[in-house]
Amino acid sequence: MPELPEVEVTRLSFASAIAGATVTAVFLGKPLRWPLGCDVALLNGQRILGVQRRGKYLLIELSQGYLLVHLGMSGSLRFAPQLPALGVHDHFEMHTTHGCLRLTDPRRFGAVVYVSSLTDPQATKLLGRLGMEPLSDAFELSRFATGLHQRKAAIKQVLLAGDLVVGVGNIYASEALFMAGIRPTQSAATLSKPKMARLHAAIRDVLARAVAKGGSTLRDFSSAQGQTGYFQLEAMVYGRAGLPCKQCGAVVKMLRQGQRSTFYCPTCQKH
DNA sequence: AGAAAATCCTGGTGGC
DNA sequence: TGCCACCAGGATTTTC
Repeated sequence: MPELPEVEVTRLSFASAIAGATVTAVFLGKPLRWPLGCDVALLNGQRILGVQRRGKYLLIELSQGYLLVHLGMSGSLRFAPQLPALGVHDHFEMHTTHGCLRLTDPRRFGAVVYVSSLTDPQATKLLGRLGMEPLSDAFELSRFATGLHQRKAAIKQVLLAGDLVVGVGNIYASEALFMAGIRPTQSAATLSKPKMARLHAAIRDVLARAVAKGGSTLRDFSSAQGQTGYFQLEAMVYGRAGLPCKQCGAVVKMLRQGQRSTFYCPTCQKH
């Protein structure tokens, strides 16, 4: 399940290598979440200017427009001069003068969408409601606190919603709340000032560390069949229900919030 | 109106 | 061995 760190590690793995390349051919496999939104002929001959990231979207900047790439929950990208023959789960491939970019996505929750600009309706629809970038300077404690104050839902679900701060998926939400010592069920609006500050720092910290860990495996990214180093960062609570808390030894608990599993330590995380 | 909750899509995994 | 419930991210739909 690629969350922000995995998407960023993926971006770092090919952004500089693909920059400046020219698209020579595009192959489409089975339908993804959304249609490409343009004829592949429109992409041929375009120059790739760079690759940015917004939330969990990769923005491949072309001479005319952008390709928005989302990895969904099972997608991964590979970029190499040569790739093996297409497999059953390869649903997008773009040949360029610098190499071949391929999206492999068994569950096809991912997408590659062409938009003519970042202000066109389709781009606005996908990117318009995204919250602050947690690793950027724009993620200020004051803005985070203001947003939390107007949300009555459980803090875990506010983090997951992505309209206040992006990129915190199910796993890192549990981890960040553990780091900050906050019970996932507490209403966001009722968090004390110190808790908000701890959570703000914890989100930055856990995501930045995950990017750094993923980055440590970047060297063998292409030979590692697209592994992103996702499991490099050991979880403190996620997936550890019934096991002792690594910090205090109490039994880690699991609960359901909005059809999603949440993990927490009842001793370390208080209301 | 706006926030919150439910639903849907897909295929790999694990339990039985 | 095969069946089937379960899980996941996020847009969309429904409910409150």
